[in-house]
Amino acid sequence: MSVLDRVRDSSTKLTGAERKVADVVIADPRVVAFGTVAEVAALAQTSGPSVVRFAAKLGFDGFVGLQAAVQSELASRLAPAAERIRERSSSDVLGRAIDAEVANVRTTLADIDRDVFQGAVDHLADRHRAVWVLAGEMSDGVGRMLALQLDALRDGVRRISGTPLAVARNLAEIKPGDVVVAIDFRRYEQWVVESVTAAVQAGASVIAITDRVLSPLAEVADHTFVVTAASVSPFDSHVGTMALANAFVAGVASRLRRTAMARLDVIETAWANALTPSED
Amino acid sequence: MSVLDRVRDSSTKLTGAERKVADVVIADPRVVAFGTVAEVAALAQTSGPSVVRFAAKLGFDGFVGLQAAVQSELASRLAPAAERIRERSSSDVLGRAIDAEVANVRTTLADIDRDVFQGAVDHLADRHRAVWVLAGEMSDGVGRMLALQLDALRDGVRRISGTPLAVARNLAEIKPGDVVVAIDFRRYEQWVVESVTAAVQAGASVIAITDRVLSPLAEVADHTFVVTAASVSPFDSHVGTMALANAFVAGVASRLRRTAMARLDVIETAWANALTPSED
DNA sequence: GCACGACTGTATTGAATGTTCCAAAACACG
DNA sequence: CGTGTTTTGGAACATTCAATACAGTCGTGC
Repeated sequence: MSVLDRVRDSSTKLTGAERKVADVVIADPRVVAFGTVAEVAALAQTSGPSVVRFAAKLGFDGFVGLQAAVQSELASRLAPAAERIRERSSSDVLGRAIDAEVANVRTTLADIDRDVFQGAVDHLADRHRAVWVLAGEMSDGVGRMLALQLDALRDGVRRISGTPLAVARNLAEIKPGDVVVAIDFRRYEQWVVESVTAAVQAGASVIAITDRVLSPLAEVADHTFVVTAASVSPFDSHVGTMALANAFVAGVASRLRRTAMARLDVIETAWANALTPSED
Repeated sequence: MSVLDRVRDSSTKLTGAERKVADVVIADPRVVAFGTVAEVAALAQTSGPSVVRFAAKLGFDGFVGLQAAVQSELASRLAPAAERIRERSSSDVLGRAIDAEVANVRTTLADIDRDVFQGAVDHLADRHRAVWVLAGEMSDGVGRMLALQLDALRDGVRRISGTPLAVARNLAEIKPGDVVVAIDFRRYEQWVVESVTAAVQAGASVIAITDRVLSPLAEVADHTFVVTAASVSPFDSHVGTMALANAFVAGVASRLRRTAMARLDVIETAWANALTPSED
């Protein structure tokens, strides 16, 4: 039974001063976990005895009892990821997946340099530059989603894929100043690296999304983003990649707020009218 | 300057007993934050004074100084999500993205009933059932990735997409007992819902991945998974969906360990030999 | 082999802090 | 307006716990 539950149960029986204590405890449990009776009382603008009476009314053995309960609730949230993974039985796929994927999102986004991110968003939001999205087979899904969403926000977004001939045809259209978003992992597919090199020679600037700083993509890229892809399955996780792609879209959307919203409205109404099978 | 940094700096000057304390402090800071000198000493299998001397050697004003430092480090990690979001400036896209996407992964995977998950994995790992993956336009990327990875683990995985004619042709092939994984969000595309209904009538069992329990997909599905898709951008986030898809793949992989690994090896060597452009 | 120094733990002390008691204030009701 | 009840906070009290003094032990160098 959580502290919050106990507060809810006893909420009708609480007096004015006790209620003020409850508010403080709920608003920021850290004060109870780390602080003293006096500190809680000060924050609640009441006195020590009221804090103790509050704890007793919830059924705890004084303030120390309440404090222990709050501490153990917070402690579980603080368990280091590594330890939690060890605690999980090897059959608990879901539990280990939570830890792994949360870590993927965290480290992928937290390790990003704000300036590099801003630079990439600036390029993607620049309507004078065409955007080309280029993804290896394994990351193709994320590439499609990124292209789809960017395309909804601005003109001139294209995805490069298909037969070598189709790829070559697309590459020929790249103009100086264009932006190429290249996504590729682990096994760097030849054609991705070759295409990016060709794009650079055509004067494009490259945003590389990859899994290692030393990837061949990173060498030619203007902006490099390293994704953490730890996984419980035999394949790389693209949860971090997806989170990064979303962040790009969010950045571009906020940059192009006015025009993008108008575009989205148009698309929205089109959706509402015709709900037909999508073309591939 | 973090506690960890101080430990590293002073690590050469630490005595045996102090080092044992350091190990405990680093392995689980919660003991210091919530506990007492005696508790830390017990865990480190040493005595109180050694703990106090350790704190002093790091430059803190006794154990209370160390404790305060550890507490404030943990406190920042514990800041309630709502508060952290408020703390972020509205321009800090990355910061808000971390909070939002981590929450998406957490709630999506944590809210899953273990039995329902096991049931779905059992179906997906059953080689007597063909698997059909069916995704709306917005979630198409995740659908492709799921199909691609499942296909690497087992036979009989197909993706349904394309023109109404192609979809109809695929639907005709569905046999009783087959599994249909349907992904769709918010705007339920007519053709997805219709296709799923048709599949059910053909005797297929359905795994629905959607954003609300009340979705039309959920009504006909045998296993329903609700994804949290909060986003900083104007579009739904599919980070949670992707995490869920990964979890499925991981579940199937561990279920088919023996045969799946052999398949993967074959694919692996094929990759190494021929790195040619992928077909769309 | 002995003396010195560094290290470590036990016992003690004193400060910080939770708890309880009680008187005053606020409130409700006749 | 007055009386009984509830609520509240100040102050005394009890307890926990960090800090320190000190003695024992181990290792080291002469």
